[in-house]
Amino acid sequence: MVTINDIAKKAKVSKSTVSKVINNYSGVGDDTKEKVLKIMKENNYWPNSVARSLSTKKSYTIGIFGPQILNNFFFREVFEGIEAVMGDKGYDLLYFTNKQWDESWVDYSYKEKCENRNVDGVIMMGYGKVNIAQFDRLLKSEIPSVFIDLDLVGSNTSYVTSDNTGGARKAVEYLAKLGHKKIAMIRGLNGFKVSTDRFVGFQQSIKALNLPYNSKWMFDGDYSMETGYQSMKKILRLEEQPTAIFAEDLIAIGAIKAIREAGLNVPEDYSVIGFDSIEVGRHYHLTTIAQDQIGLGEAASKLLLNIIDQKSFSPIILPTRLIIGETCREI
Amino acid sequence: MVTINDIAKKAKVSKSTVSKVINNYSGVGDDTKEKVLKIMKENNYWPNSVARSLSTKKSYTIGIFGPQILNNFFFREVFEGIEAVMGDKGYDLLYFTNKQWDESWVDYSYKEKCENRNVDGVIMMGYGKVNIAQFDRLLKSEIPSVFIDLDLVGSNTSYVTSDNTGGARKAVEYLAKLGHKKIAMIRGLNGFKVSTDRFVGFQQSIKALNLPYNSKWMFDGDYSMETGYQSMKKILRLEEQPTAIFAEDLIAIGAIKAIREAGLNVPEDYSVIGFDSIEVGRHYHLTTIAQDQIGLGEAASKLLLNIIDQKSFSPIILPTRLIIGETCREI
DNA sequence: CTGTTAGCGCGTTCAA
DNA sequence: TTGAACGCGCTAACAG
Repeated sequence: MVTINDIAKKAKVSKSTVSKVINNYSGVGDDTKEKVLKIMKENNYWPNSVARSLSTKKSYTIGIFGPQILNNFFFREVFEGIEAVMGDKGYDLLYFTNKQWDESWVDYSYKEKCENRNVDGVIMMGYGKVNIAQFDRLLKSEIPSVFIDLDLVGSNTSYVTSDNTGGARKAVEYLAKLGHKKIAMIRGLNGFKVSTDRFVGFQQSIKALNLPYNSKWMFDGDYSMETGYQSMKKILRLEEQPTAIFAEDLIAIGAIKAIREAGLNVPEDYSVIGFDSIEVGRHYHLTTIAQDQIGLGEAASKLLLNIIDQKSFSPIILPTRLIIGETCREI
Repeated sequence: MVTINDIAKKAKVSKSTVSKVINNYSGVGDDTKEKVLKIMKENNYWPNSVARSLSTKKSYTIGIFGPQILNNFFFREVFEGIEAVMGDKGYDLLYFTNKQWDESWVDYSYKEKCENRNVDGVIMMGYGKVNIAQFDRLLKSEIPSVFIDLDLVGSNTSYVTSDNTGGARKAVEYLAKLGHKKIAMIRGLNGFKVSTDRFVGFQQSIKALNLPYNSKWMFDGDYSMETGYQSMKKILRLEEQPTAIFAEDLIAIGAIKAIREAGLNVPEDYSVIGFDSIEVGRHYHLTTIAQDQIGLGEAASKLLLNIIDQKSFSPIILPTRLIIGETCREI
C-alpha cells in the first residue's frame, strides 16, 4: 500500500505538505502542489480512511443496525434510499452483524459498537417499543442517530416514519366511499409503532364516519401470510360478516388465499385493502396504501446528515398514497 | 470515549499491560490481570477497532461490492448468508456505496477502496463478464476476494456459484420426462456467466435427449418480467409452437402473464419452468430449479475466510434442486 | 510557503 | 512480570 510518506519522498517534500495538498488547504505553492498531485495520481494514491479517522474523528462511515433488515423486502428498499444519499455525500455503510462481544453484553451495546468503529452516525431500523430499554446508553451518548419507524428523540437522536395513522384513515375512507360499513382489521407487528398508529387511524375513521365497530373483526398476529390466512379463516366462520378487510400487504395476501380456498372471490365477496405496497402485492393487483420506502431511506439519511452537522433534528413524517388495484369493489 | 489510557490510569498499570490483558497474552500476573479486567468491565471498555487495525492491519471488516445488490431480491438472500457466517466469526460488513473519488477513477478503484478502508477481504457480487477489465488491479493485489457468479481465480481470489449448467439440464430433463419435446428458452442477464452456463446446459440436454432445437424458440433480454412478457407474445404468434418454456423465475412470470392475457392457461396450454426460486415465484406456484441463495452467501464467506487464513481457495459450485410446483404438466 | 513535532488509540518490541 | 519507546498513516499546531 502506498502511503503519505511514499508520496512525500517521491515529491521530495514533507508529509505535512502532502497532507495539505490532500485536504486542499491554503499555504502551498502552486508548483509544489501540482508536483504532489501528479505523483499522487501516478501512484494511485488515496489517503487511508482508517488512519485519517483516527486523528480527525471523522470516518465517513454510517453504521446500520437492524435485526430484520436483510430478510425483509421492506427494508431492502429503505436501504436503497440510504445508499443513494449517503453515497452522494461520500459515506460508506457499515452493517453491524449480530456478532457478540461477550455474554454480558448481549446485543445492547449499540453505543460501544458505534464508538468502536468510529462511525459518524447510525441508522436504526426494524426495532419496536419492546426494544427501547436497549437504546438507553446510545440515546444518552453523543452519537448522531436516526430511528426508522420508532419515535425516539434526543439531542442527537431523531426519527423518520410514514404517516401511518393518516394512511389507515385513507384506507377506511376509501372503503367507506365504496359503500363498505363493516370493516375488519388484521394487525401484525405487535409492539411496533407502525402497527399502533395504523390501529389508531383505523379507529379514528370508524368513529368519524359513524361506522360500526365490532371487536370480533379485530385480529392480532405477526407480520406474515399465515396470520392473514388464519385470521381470515376465523372471519369466514363469523355470524356477522364484515364486507371488507384492512391489513398489511403480506397479511392481506394470506387473507386472499383463505378467501379463495373457501371458494369465494376478491373483490366479489370481500374487498381487501393492504398497507405498505410491497413488491409481491403488485402480483395480486392489491389495492393498498403505499409508503415511500426509498423515500424513508433518503429522509433518514438527510436527517442524519443534518444531525451530524448540528443543523436540525425535527422528525420527518412522510405521506402515504392510495394505490387502487383490483381487490376492492363498490357495494 | 474511554481509551486504553483511561483504563491504564485507573488500574495504575501501563497501557501495554492493559493491551496484553485485552489480547489475552501470557506474561501478566493473575491479580493485575483480574484488576484490569474488572476496570474494563466497569467502564464498558472495548478497544477501538480503528486504532487497532491501524497497527495490526486486521480490521475484522469484510467489504461488499455490488451494483445491484440492494434492489435485487436474489442478492438480499445471499447477503443474509454472508451476515450469518461473518457475524459468527466476529466480522462486520462494509457496504461500499457508489461514491466516487474523482472522475479519473470512475468506479474501477476496487483495490484502492479496499486498501483505503483496511478491509480484510472483499465479496463481489452482481458483476458479469463485461466488468472483468475493471478488476485488473484488484486481482493483481494481495487483497483476498471472492466473486459470486463470476469465475475469476487467482492467488487471493476465488469464486462461488451454483451449478447453473447442471440446473438447466435438470429443467430440460424434467420437461422431457413429462413428454415435452419442443422447448423454448428465454434468457435474461446477457453477459453474465450464469446466463451462459444455463444456455450451455440447455443445449447439452437438448442434444443428449435428441430433442429438436429451433432458433426461433430462443430469446434474449434482460432479467425482467417485461422480457418474459414480450418474448412470450412473440412465441404466441409463432407457427411452430413449443409446448414448454424455460426461463429465469421473473422472466417466467412475465411469460405466464402473456399466456393468460391471450386467454390461455398454464400448465394446460404451456408448461413453464423457472430458475432461481425467488420468493415471488412461490406465489405463482412456479415449478423451478432452485438455487440455495443463503448457501451461496455462506459458502462465499467461508471461502473468503479460508483465503484470508491462507488455507484454500478452490472455487465452490453449489448444487441446484428441482422444485415441483403447478406450472408443468405431462403431455 | 514549508518542515518539524506531537498526537489520535492501539500493538509490539526490548529493557529493566 | 512490567513498562518505556516506537510505529501504524494521517492531521494539526507551531516554527522557521
